[in-house]
Amino acid sequence: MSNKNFSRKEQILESAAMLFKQNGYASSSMRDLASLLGIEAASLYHHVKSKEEILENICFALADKLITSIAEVNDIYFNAEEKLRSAIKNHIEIITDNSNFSAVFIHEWRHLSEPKLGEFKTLRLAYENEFKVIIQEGIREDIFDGVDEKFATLTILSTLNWVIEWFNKDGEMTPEEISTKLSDFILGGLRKKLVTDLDYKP
Amino acid sequence: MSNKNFSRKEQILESAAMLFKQNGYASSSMRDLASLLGIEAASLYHHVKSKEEILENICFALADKLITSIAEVNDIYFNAEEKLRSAIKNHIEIITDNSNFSAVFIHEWRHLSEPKLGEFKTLRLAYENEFKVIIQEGIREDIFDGVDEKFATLTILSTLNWVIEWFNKDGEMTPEEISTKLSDFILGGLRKKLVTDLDYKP
DNA sequence: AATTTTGTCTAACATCTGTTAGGGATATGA
DNA sequence: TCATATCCCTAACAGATGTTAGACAAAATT
Repeated sequence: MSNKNFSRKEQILESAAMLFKQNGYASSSMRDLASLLGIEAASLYHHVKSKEEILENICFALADKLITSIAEVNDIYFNAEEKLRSAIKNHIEIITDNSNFSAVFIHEWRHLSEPKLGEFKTLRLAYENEFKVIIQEGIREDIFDGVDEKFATLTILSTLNWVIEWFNKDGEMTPEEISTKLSDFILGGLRKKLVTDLDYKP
Repeated sequence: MSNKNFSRKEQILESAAMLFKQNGYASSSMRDLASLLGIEAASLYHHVKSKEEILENICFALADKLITSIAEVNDIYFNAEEKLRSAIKNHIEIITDNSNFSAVFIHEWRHLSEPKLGEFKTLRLAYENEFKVIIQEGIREDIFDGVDEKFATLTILSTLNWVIEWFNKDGEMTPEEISTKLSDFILGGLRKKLVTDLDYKP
């Protein structure tokens, strides 16, 4: 596979992600995608094996990025709060940096069929687990409340993933600002805190 | 429209919601829906005008329930924290009680076409606004942190809506328990609190 | 008993779907 | 210069899609 071919495939994946984000996977036809690229539908099959292969490539590309990123966070030693803040920051960075891919990763994965569907779920579970480990560590270090770990993990991730619903590269907030706000919210909650709070950082 | 007709239509909507939740609106065919009801696809058109009318009915039914519910909360006087807890409780009650309809309401509304799409967005915005008013009240009463109101509102709603992703009527947690956990999490955050916290309730 | 209404059926339509076959042009490498 | 690989094309397929027309039986109403 030559360089040119590879970059053409990347173009296809990027256009597909944009299309799938906007209309959903099932409502996006290969003809729609082709016309977005200025070619005929049949020509797509020179670069991809099937429509589903496109979905697979998008979903797994993002899964890989997220898993690589959180493995790094967990490797470096920080206390749990710092780890959580890093994990949140990385997550937000990745999904805002790849907003089309992420939207597909988050919403369209269920259109995968077996065996890829199973593999995908495994990867996603692995990622969630790395997050859960951080929460558990925080509880062990006694800096997090003894909340239901699984519940907390999934609540946090759903909050993070919601960002792609409204994020706009030209919008008011930078990914960095979003991460900080979300971290503060997740750690501190809505209720007003006294300055005597344990570890309270404004 | 007779009683029997009406109840048949309700059956159709309920089956459709189940189907749309499982496969998505675009991937669910009228023939799929019909066979779920034990009839032929053409027979559906005696009860509904089109496939999209089904989607409309589902989306707007849930929008109405939510809006009615939060209007009641805002009418009765409570302090902001109580109001927020009530709003959260009602929201969770409604979406767990109508889990198929809610899933469609949350995920499939974008397949509506104009003008219904616009009307739907208006209703949803109205609901979000009622939530925002509660947050603003809490800030005015100085019991909530002076967070970005819009940001906080949408973060909270995304957290609540995520519940339909995993909620199961026969599962471990009751809607009541879910509401409490979520309220605590949203208000108090993850970080451990000292008992000297303002208004801290365990 | 006669008539209308209701709910379903079969048959068919036009259009859209993912995908394949095979051909032709351009660029690459020997 | 010749052979090969790359990229796109047209044409077509088989099946699925939402929807309509019209017929028929059962039920409700008169």
